[in-house]
Amino acid sequence: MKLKDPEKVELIFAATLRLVRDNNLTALNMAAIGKEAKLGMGTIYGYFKSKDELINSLFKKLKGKNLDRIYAGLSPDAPFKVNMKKLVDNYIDNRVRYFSEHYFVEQCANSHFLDEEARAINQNSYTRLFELLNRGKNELLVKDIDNALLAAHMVGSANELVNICIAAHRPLTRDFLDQAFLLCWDAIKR
Amino acid sequence: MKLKDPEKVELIFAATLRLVRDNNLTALNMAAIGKEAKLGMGTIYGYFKSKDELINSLFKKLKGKNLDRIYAGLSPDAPFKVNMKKLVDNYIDNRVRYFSEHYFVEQCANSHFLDEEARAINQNSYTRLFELLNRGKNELLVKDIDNALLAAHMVGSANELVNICIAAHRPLTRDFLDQAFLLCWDAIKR
DNA sequence: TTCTTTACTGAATAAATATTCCATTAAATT
DNA sequence: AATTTAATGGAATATTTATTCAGTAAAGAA
Repeated sequence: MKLKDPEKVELIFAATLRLVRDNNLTALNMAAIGKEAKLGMGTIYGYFKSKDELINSLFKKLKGKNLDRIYAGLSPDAPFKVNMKKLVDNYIDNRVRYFSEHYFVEQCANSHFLDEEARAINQNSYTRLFELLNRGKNELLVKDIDNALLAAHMVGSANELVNICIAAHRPLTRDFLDQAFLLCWDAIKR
Repeated sequence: MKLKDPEKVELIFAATLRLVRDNNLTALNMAAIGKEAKLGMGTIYGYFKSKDELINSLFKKLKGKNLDRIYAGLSPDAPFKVNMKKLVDNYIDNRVRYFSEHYFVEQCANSHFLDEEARAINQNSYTRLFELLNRGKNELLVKDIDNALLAAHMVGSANELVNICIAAHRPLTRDFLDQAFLLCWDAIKR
């Protein structure tokens, strides 16, 4: 007998990401996914039981993958500021490099598609950043301001910086990353 | 004869804003708007020729209104930092006070609904901020970094701060506004 | 008050889109 | 090579949602 092809899921995911990048989540439909992935619509339903499940499944996969990448290379032994620079670099670089993934995640977060579990995952994404900020406060390097505020400032700023970068087809230079970090660091430093 | 009631448009707009605030733009439909506004579906088509026109029309109205409010009370005679504080205060206060309006605008910007004109309006919203930042640079108060980067940092940060504020049902205190401005000012100041 | 005109309603229709179904195809097993 | 089993494609169907339309109600004019 023929076995389900594990690569097809990736094909479907990749097609979905391209479609959302080019036409927004609001315009996504199953016929388009089938066409883009060069698969029959029925095939998609062999891998996902509904459009909602497909979207949630991709969302959860991306959310985990992206979080891992963002915190890669941080070390408790390195000085706080070095870790912070690494984090901001990772964050911006990842967001540009995997733009369509982040764009999809963002669109999902603002949609009615996500289930309870996906929403919970989305909430927890700040946990590791809060831990890092606490260390900065212990070392008297970071302003004594609520972590939620500090994190919002960093993340909001970085996201918008990347959006501009993408919209203007501006390549991601070392200079850009350094300037972005300068803004971020001056903001949060005590 | 009976005359078209100009208040109905406002009724429809208000219903749309409530629905999008509670259920996202992705779930918005004409039947729901009719029900929420206590109007027949056909009535809505007396005021707008399609769902798309309704959305674009509301988007354009809000975009102009919100921009005016944000720059209200700024004066070329006041010191740069005072204007900047006023701007950030206005921006955050407005975003919290008229959250459903901003939320709608944001969801539209990430949808396939907007027409050419609406997209153009959305682009120009940074113009006045750029002028203000140029003044800050002339007075050697602001870092010599591309306006687009500075603006992205300010706006992105402020938006995310407000989102947190709303999500946590945190009231908008003077303290919060001062801390938000402190982060913002330290970031951009030379 | 009656007539005329236009707005209003919401059920009926059209259009878009999700999901199912089955004939066909392809891989594994014998 | 024949048989079996499951995956595949895409037309057919179901569902959802936008739009229209015919009957009704309301406001102004005569």
